Amino acid sequence: MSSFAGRMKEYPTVSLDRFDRENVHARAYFLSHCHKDHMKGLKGPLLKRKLHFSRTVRLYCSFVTKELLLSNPKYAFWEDYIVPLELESPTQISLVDEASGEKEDVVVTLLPAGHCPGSVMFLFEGSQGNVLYTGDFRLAIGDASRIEHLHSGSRVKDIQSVYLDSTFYDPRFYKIPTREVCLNGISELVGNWISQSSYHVVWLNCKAAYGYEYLFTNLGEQFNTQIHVKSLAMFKKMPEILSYVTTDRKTQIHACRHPKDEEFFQGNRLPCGCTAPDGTPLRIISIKPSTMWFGERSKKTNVIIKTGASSFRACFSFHSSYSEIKDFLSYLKPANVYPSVIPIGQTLTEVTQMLKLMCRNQSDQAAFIYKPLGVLKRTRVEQPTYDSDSDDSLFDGLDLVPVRKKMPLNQEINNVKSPQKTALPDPAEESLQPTVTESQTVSHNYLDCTESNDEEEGEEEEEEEEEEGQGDMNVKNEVIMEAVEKSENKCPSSNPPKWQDFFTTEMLSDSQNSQSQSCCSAQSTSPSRMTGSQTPELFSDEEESTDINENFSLTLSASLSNHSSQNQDSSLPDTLILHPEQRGQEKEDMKEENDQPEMEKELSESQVSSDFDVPCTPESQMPRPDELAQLYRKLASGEDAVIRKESQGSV
DNA sequence: GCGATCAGCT
DNA sequence: CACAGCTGATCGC
Repeated sequence: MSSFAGRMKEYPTVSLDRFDRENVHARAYFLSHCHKDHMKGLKGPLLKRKLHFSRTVRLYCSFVTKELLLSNPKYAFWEDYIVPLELESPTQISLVDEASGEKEDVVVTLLPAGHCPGSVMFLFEGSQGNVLYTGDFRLAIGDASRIEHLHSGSRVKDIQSVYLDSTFYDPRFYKIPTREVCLNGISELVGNWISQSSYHVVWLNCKAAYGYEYLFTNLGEQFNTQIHVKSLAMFKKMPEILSYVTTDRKTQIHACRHPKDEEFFQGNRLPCGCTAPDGTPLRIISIKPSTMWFGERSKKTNVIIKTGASSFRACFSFHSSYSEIKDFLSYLKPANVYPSVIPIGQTLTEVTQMLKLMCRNQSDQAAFIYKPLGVLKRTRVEQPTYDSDSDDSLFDGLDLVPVRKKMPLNQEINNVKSPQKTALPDPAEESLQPTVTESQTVSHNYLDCTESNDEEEGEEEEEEEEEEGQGDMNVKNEVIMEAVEKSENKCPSSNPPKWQDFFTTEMLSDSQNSQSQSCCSAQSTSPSRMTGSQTPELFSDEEESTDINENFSLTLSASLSNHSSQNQDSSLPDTLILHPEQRGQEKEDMKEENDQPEMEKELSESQVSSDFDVPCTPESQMPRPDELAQLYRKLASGEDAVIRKESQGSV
């Protein structure tokens, strides 16, 4: 949870993500995203009165955040005072002291943060230097280099301070599987469950927060269904989310809530009370998205863990891991960094000291030297990407429409001047090449949703539960095993980048480490997979060569992560661990298909990512060693080594 | 009665 | 998995 007090040293007359105490005196407010811990004081009566008498104080946020905020009546009074800003559009804002008339101008740019729908980072540029407030973020390794507005020309901007989401800035959280890997794992589990019969349903035990929407949209897309949720109100102006959620309980995927939902689930009931029409008990599994992390020397990428007869935890993170934060900061090399979260057991000083190691050092302060590699990465031609404005035709027949076109949210924004449109190329010059992949289609209209009431089914089922559970799991294991076997080359979805617009992550991926990108990067799993562990000798690789059946039996992870509970989990007798990405046999297969067996030797540090084999960027080709050498020569000599793509009619 | 804060829970 | 946010108890205004 953020402990940021709301104000930045450089621009103390604005308040961000805090609206109580001293912040009531701010000249302007900024809301990075619509999570309650960033909205403290936002419905305060003091603030309400202040707004009423103010002519200049406004709340700045993204369009999506505005919608989410105003969908809660408690914040409805903000309606006349919110100024939604477009992403990546530098906007000048006058900070006026209404008492004295004193004025200061800053230029603010909203940058996609990948944390939840509408989440942004704020880049401030003004007389006190460039300052980046990250809010909460999940950016993949390499993403910073793809954010246009963190660059000036082809160089990284001189950032005075970064106010950083340090939630996972702790070496224990060294790696968190990428969004794409996690999604694939969940997809496999869901798909193989609900395809068994119409009585097999999944309950996504999501906490009540924005941030799971991309899970819903991807599962909805892949299985041609909708996800049952409690309310659609907040999404009423977001058609790309709206089309994948429903309040109709006749669906096999539920993300509904009930105050006693855990109890319900124990009694084999969904939180919404949905039952099958003929009285047949539903076969429910719960999948609880949870953050799973892996230490630096941990080898596994298990993204699904079985925690009970019908319960699973699935890896899911809203925040960047340690290594992602490290990558982000060491790329930007700010002069100062201020963590927003201090892990338990650490002090602000300790955390700041650690972070400072990634900031520029004293000699750099004097003359900040730009490294040849610290240049803005443009999209590579081999990377299918997403053009938010120009590629509608690509989606013809796929019912895929770029979000920007559909979103009424992005339309009117003229309240503020935009004096400083940067001369940088428009980020929308990228395009998405949708690939139609086979996806399971599961019909979903067989469930009866007459008001179930709790006593009907639950009680008498109790006795049977254990046996049933066992039987289910046998089936389940087989199914999942198949899933794992298939997982290598199978792409879960051919989605358009719907979710990431709501996540406001519009950066473009050119690395297999980048998962915050569109689902288009989930189209296929390239055979040019990375492998390799930094410390293979530390692990028993037995399980990698064992039959997959054994993989499902139990205890697989003996990681040396110093995070003990993770390993405890792994040793639970009924722990089931999926290995969607890594299995020795598959690696062998990969190598054969690939015909590029020794490629990992050529990889950069960030690519090697020893603990995690993440899917390669679709359609990408590993450069051959000679090509790579050529590339390095170019980079060393300062040449642009990136293959640029022709602009496709960007605006 | 309302808001702030905290413990407990998930 | 430690995120995010609910519920309920307590306290002060």
